[in-house]
Amino acid sequence: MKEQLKDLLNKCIQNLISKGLLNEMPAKIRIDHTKDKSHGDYATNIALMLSKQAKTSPLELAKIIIDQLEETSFIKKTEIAGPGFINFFISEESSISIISEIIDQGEIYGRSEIGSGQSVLLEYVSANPTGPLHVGHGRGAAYGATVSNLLRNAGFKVDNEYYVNDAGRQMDILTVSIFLRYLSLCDETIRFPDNGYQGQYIIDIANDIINNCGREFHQNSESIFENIGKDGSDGGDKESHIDELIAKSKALLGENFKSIFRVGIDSILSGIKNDLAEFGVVFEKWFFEQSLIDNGFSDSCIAKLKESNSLYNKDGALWFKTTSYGDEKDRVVVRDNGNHTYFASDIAYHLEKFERGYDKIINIWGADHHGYIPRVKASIEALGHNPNKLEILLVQFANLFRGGSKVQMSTRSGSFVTLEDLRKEVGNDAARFFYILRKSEQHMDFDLDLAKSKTNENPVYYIQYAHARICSVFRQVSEKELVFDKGQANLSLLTEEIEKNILRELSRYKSVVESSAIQYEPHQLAYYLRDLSTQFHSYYNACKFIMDDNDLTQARLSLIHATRQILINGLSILGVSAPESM
RNA sequence: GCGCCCAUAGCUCAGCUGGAUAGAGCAACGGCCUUCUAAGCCGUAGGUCAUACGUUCGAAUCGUAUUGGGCGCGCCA
Repeated sequence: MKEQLKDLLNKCIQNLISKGLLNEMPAKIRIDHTKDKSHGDYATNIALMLSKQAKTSPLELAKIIIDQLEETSFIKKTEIAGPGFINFFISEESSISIISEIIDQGEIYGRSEIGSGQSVLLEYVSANPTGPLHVGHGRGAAYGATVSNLLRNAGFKVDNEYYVNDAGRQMDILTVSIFLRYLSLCDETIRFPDNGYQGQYIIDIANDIINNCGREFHQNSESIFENIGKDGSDGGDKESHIDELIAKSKALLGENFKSIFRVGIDSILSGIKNDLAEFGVVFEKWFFEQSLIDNGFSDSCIAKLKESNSLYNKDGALWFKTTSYGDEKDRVVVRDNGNHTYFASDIAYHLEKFERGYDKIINIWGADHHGYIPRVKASIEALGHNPNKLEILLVQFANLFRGGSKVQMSTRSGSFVTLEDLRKEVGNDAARFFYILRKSEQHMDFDLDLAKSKTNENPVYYIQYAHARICSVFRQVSEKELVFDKGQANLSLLTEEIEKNILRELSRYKSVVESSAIQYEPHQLAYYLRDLSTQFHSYYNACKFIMDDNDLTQARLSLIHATRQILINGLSILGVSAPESM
């Protein structure tokens, strides 16, 4: 419908151009669904946009445009309003046709080809595999998965990817943490380091090792802590304390250090995978940082940067001149101890992504990483790729609220709320929905009590309830041995005000889903579904659907059947279920 | 100190990339179940869009400044 209007206006403007009244086409003709139905169904600001170049008042120009418009059957009337808007009123037959369109296309309805098959690499979550996912990761997961669904719905070919930081010091700290917990379980007296991973999950992993391998990795407490400096809380330096423990453990364990690491990361990663899968978040690919090192990609990447004269030595370290590409300061890629920085791996990873040939590369990051953007874009440019092909979407943290007060969390002490806890407490549907209900770059207060409540306060249930109610009506239909004759109804019987409102709402779905996708804003769809549900609930309370008048019954059933389809399609994009009864 | 993000009803937030009289939900108040699920509906009240200038036919939306909040500024990841 919108497209038809657009074509019509396009023709009209071309006509005016050829008559010399206008000299050029505006960059974009804007046709919107009206906010207020007294303004018709669609409105355009075209006369306002063009009045300057036409050298007439917007009102005059609007009149000229309307006179010039071709006659069509789908427009009932046009009018000029306000400062020069042109309002279009769609004919009844046309606005009703949306119902059969939806019913015919079913779950396909609303898909579009605006992505025209472009390939997209979407990377998100990518939490370090040092522990279970917490509620902050949950927001990135829900957001990423929904953006992925939206893009696919819009005709993009999307690959979801999780980048696993399985290399570097953090992994050594993880391994030592497990090892020390293991020794504790072997009845050794261990002073657990300040910088170790404190969580219970570490002890669980250590326990698994005991169960599977017994005391195979056992070492005396004395041999571990021999010649190790004091820990931070004992007046020493906690960083060098843990580094010395790492070195000592590696020396004592030899190859077994790797075995413990393997058990640890496998356990944590499979936990993460499980967690995400239960949350409806599925990745096509898990990309391991270590693979970039093993296959030499990381090294060759640094060599390439050297060739492009982007690197220099200072203070024993190797620096990347990111300031040449707009960064605030230069960054180290290889430390004076010879180790690559996290940044070095990331340069390699992004280069690798670009070389895979995607049309679009999207990263979803926690907003606290925003300062990192310029240096990553710098590296892409230095390596000869177009940094604009990479889009970085930022997600703000979520604060949990329970009983009106903020739930305190701290990663270091291990007292964080895990994603799994949250899912168990409020359910996957509510969690998915609440996470995307807010604009991603907006700080979010996640109200646990609200998400859990099974009342009208909770928008998830509100929408699901609308769907369940429609299903219930159709159960009544079959119990009464009536037949719903899809597509045979006389839809012109839908004359109630509320029915027209629902038709208007249904006709918006396509553009909402498209705009939601293009702008990476799932909340638009969530709000739409709530609005549609509101309309339906009003309808439910105002009108009977099953009546003696079979013709009217059929017409109304058609309308709510289409409504149900839209609820299903929309909820499925959001990753929320549409239960048939509640 | 520098950079990025944010400020809209008592609370939590939308506001469709500059459009028509700024909207929801919750909380408050008043109504609606012998009727397809009351996890629902109908109504009332609630605002100087942080503040001040500016850009133009037109600003919550764009620009500048100020105030107030979040985050970032490691040879950490």
